[in-house]
Amino acid sequence: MKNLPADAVLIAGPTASGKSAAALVLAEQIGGAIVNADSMQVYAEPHILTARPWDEDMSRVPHLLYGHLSAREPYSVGHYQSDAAQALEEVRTMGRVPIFVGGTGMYFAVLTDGIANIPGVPAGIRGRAEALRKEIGAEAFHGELAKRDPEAAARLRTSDTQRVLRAYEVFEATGRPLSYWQKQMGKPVLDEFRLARFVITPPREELYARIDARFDHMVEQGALKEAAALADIDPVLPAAKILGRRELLAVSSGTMSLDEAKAAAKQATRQYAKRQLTWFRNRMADWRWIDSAESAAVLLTECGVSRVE
RNA sequence: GCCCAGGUAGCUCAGUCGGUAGAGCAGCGGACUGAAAAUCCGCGUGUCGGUGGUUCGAUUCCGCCCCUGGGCA
Repeated sequence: MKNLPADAVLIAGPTASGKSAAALVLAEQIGGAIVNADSMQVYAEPHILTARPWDEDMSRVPHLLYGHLSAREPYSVGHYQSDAAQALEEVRTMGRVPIFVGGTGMYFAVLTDGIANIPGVPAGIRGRAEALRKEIGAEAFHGELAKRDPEAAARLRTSDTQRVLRAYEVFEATGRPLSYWQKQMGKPVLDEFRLARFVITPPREELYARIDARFDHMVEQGALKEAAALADIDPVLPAAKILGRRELLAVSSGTMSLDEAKAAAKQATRQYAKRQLTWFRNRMADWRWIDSAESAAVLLTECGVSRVE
């Protein structure tokens, strides 16, 4: 650990790339603690569907921010920022090396680049904004945003529902345009850290095969039941977007056959992996890219572990 | 064996009153500042089943053949 060339390790990778397993090997060798950087693995109830590590692996090395909150709670990058900062403190206290592992590009951005410091938006505001948008239409709603925050409006397409809504909300809640807030960048969570940064992925074709196989396995493990347990959560919650949940619920309600649901869920997951790779390729171009097949080995050498016990 | 309907992009199909063709989905590329496993943007050359014929020119018309689905025997 003394010769470790970094204060923290970052391991990004698309879903089903095998990054967690590789990270575990590294953590054991360098006395690390694994910190989650995945937006869905923070939830407790879904376990199979999010491919969250099981106790067997979690007990080998400290794991933080995994399943630490309910899927019925709202969560966002902002929460992640403070959670990650706190987790970092804990890892320091343990005297271990923090190893951030995950597939959420924006969470890594918070770690390495920071995020604007924007006051929280009170609960009711989004609902009202959505209602208004529905009532007057996307075009007019975008016009409303333009009146308040011309800069954001110029940058956002009318069709980009989520961002237009967000910009509108922020103005309503704070009285200042989102574009104003976004100029006040906060400090990165890992400011001043010496980082060892990796992107782990197999070749595309293999990745897709892994995704397909893994979903079949999820179903065998009881993913249907897990989806059913999350059937009634508020559709606006992030956890409602867990891949495969909607498809498997359709099986329970009889609107889809299991085969159809599996095919649809696999496809959605492959599309997600593609989006992840687009982010990584363009925002993490200078990270060390490793093929999954040799990920553990390369991780170890890069982190100064010359001999594996 | 006969009759009918089809064979057009990876899939489902549209279309060309003869001047070599276009949608959706898939796929690929890109964006990405508090829902990010989200949200949004861009990209469509394919022996128009095969082969002869008519024609200046055929995927489009005609003949024959092959394949698929349905019907009749």
